[in-house]
Amino acid sequence: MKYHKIPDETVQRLPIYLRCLLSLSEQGRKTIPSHNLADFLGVNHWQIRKDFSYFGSFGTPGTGYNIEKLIKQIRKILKLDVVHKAVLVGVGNLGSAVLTYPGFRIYGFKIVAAFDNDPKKIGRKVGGIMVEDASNLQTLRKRKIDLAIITVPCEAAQETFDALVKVGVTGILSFSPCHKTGHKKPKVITIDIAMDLARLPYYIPTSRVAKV
Amino acid sequence: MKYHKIPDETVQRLPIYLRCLLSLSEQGRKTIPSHNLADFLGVNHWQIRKDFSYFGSFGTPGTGYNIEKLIKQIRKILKLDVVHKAVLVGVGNLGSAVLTYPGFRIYGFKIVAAFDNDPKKIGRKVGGIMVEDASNLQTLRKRKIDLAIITVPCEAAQETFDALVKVGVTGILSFSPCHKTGHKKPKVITIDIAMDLARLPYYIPTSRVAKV
DNA sequence: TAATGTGAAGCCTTTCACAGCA
DNA sequence: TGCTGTGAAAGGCTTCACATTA
Repeated sequence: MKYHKIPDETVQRLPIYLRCLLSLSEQGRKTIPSHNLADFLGVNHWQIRKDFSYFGSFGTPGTGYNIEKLIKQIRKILKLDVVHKAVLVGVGNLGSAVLTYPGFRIYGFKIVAAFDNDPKKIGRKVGGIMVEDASNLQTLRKRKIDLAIITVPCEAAQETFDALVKVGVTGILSFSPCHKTGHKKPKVITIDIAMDLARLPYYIPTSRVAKV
Repeated sequence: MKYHKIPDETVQRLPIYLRCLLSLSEQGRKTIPSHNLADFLGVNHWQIRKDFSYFGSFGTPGTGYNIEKLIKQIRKILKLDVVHKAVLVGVGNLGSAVLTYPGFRIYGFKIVAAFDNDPKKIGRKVGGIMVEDASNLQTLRKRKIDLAIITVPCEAAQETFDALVKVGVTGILSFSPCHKTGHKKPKVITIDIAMDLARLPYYIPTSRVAKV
């Protein structure tokens, strides 16, 4: 195997592979051939082999890939081989949904703090996490938290964003498209539900679209 | 202008352009040069000009692009020039957040129905929408709804998915990665919050990551 | 034999440079 | 002069074919 830069598109696919491999591993499977994995994920088998080939040789011709080895390697590449502590700001409906979402565990994430500015919510527990006063965000600096999830309303997004950057958060998952990421410091991934929905109609045959 | 197939990557960017242009239009701006729009969005100005050039000539050399014309054209391409009726299934925290999310309006979406199987929720209004009994999903067929949003727990995802396909929904935005899209009929966009978060650490310098 | 790993071809997207226009 | 629109070059990803290995 030679050293390659792993293409960004491949990195984007790794979490998908990881999820599938973890599930297979739970079912007790030890190996899986690429075409089989491809069927599960609805992609081509040569795509999968190519992707894996960028970071090593884990397969045995005639048998397939060693699931455990692959999981370990993908975790390492994605830096998911350590536990990441995350904070959530904005405990509304969306924030509560995120706090109670069970899917983070498999990737090694742990939400360790939640903030809101609503006195009715401060002090209450949501998903096992105590909601703290948003004006105390600066206490985060000592707590070695590297990730943040922003689920505040649009108006509060910029302020929250700036505050999080200030306390040294380096990765942000934001559900609000309403902030400028001016400082280039943290890596930001924005999820805009409406925008994702906006991509759908393009791919739908027009015949069924209701004219109004 | 010649006819081009619009590249998929360009289509993916159109909703982003649209959001920005709508905001500019609201502020009363009539035109904007590409480098200016590029600054807003953090992309290159030639990328924007290239993207726009695929579907027409809306710019005036020395002045910039006509915002209204551009909005109209992008809406047309994305098929957002008609009102799309959507249904939501699963009125938990996440579903409630989506129902009360104000961002859909600007793209011309209207959530017209919501379903759940929890008797405590059925009959209540969330975000102005009456929650109906999930076992009555089949009534959708007559209501000419083309889009659906799935916000049910993992276990119920497959069942919900199949039911929606059955009543003729052609586009699905799913927050649950737990269904096979076997039938190739509807276009499906899946949002997996944990997976998006899983992409973050890769881009973050390792130094700050808490070793555990 | 069955399946991996990879060089090379093909395809698509991004980037560039510049002609052309208001 | 300032900015658009676009052909062409550069770059990167996907697909393919096949040599290779357990």
